[in-house]
Amino acid sequence: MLDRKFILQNLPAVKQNCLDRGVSCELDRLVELEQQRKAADTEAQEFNRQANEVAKSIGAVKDPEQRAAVVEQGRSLRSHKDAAQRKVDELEVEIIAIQRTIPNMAHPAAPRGADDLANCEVARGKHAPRTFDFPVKDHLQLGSEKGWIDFEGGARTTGQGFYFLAGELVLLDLAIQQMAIEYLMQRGFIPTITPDLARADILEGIGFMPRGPETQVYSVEQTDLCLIGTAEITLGGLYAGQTLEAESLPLRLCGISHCYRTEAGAAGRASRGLYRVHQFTKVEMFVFCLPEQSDALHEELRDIECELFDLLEIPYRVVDTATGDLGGPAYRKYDLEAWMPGRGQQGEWGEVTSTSNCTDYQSRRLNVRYKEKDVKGTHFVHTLNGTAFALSRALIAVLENHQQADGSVQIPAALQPYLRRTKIG
RNA sequence: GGAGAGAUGGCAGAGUGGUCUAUUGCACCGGCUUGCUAAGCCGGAGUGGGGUUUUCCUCACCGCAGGUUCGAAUCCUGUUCUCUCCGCCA
Repeated sequence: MLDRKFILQNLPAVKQNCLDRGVSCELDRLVELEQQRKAADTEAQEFNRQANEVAKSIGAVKDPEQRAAVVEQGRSLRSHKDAAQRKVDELEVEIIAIQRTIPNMAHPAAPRGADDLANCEVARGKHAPRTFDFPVKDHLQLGSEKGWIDFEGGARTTGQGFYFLAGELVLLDLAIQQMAIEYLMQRGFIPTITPDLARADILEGIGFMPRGPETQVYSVEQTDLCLIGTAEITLGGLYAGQTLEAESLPLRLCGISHCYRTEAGAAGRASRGLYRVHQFTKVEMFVFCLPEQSDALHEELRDIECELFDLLEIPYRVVDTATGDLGGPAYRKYDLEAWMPGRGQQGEWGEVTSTSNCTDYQSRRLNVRYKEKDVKGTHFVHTLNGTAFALSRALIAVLENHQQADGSVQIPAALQPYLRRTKIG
């Protein structure tokens, strides 16, 4: 959510940003409603001030008749105030509804464009795509041959899009998680395991829309809880309503959680096997920081993602996401796309991580502030998030890139200490 | 899951419907006084919104959310967290 004053003072820039992002917002309506709200608010405040004055004076009035008259006056002022306040509240609801639809401003260097076609490749990983001297299998073939991935079993217990991981692939999954956590701890991240559910208002604060027909979010009946689609939600919500000390920033957290996505409207999209599933495990990074730190930290998160995939010896490219593809909260976003030899006809790039600088967009909604010692006032922190590993897609990349002619999979050196094997299968 | 007790400013801690502003102490900041130190005296100090424009004014905030009342830290309802006890469980 953008600051309301900022919107009013920078209306042309905000409008242009909506155009860049392909979002239509009722900005003129917001301006008009805000004017009305301010007028009603001033009125309500004035009635309230008078009513307070009268109420304070009543204690001193001893004569019963006079007292009754003053009480009546107070009652009347209070009801005028209530009427004006109701108007304020109604307008406020309408304004907030519009305000929440306005996307974050975009980084000046973010590519302008309507969709992912405008995304801009900015870097490549250390490792180039392999040339295979045998027929390449995709992860599903490898997985079903070795009994590692069972979608039929997942469908029987749970439904389409769910799966069991089995056998040595479980060890690979856990090894990747451990490697990531160990690496992140050395980089100053506090490791956590977060709840897999969160309240709907936290999801909304992070920028998800938990209700509605298009929602990507599973809700739990008869509660206000939702299954999280990423630990960004729980990590970002961790300090909702809190004021952090400036010296404690930047605060780097990482968290393991399960992630649940309905993938509404995704049916039919190219998404074989583990690529698009309803549940997966993720190691997520999240940072709370001072405004002047967020650009540099965004580069840091991107570097970490690159290094982690370099450690897995997987080819990837880094993409600077175009304005039309940023979503609501991001100011700038980088995606890593790993080479997946089994995807499409002769291999394709597939998104494996994403890191966003959300500036103060989430912290304003969640009310996460910071305070500097000996300085009056508080400000909103900046928040950033980034994927260390989405295990489902990381597994695709490892299996397909490191497969051998016999269907076994070579384990990259960096994972071997955690897996205690040089290959699986 | 059940019963009880509690939550007040950076900290401690008073405040059971109105008396000028949430008492007081510690810590903090400024000033004054004192031959050092210690102490003393005076004053200031939180967060958020609105107005005014450099000086203030005003409103809201006593875990959170509602309610009663002309008026709520105080009364009522719900809720969260903490502590004690009981039950259950991994």
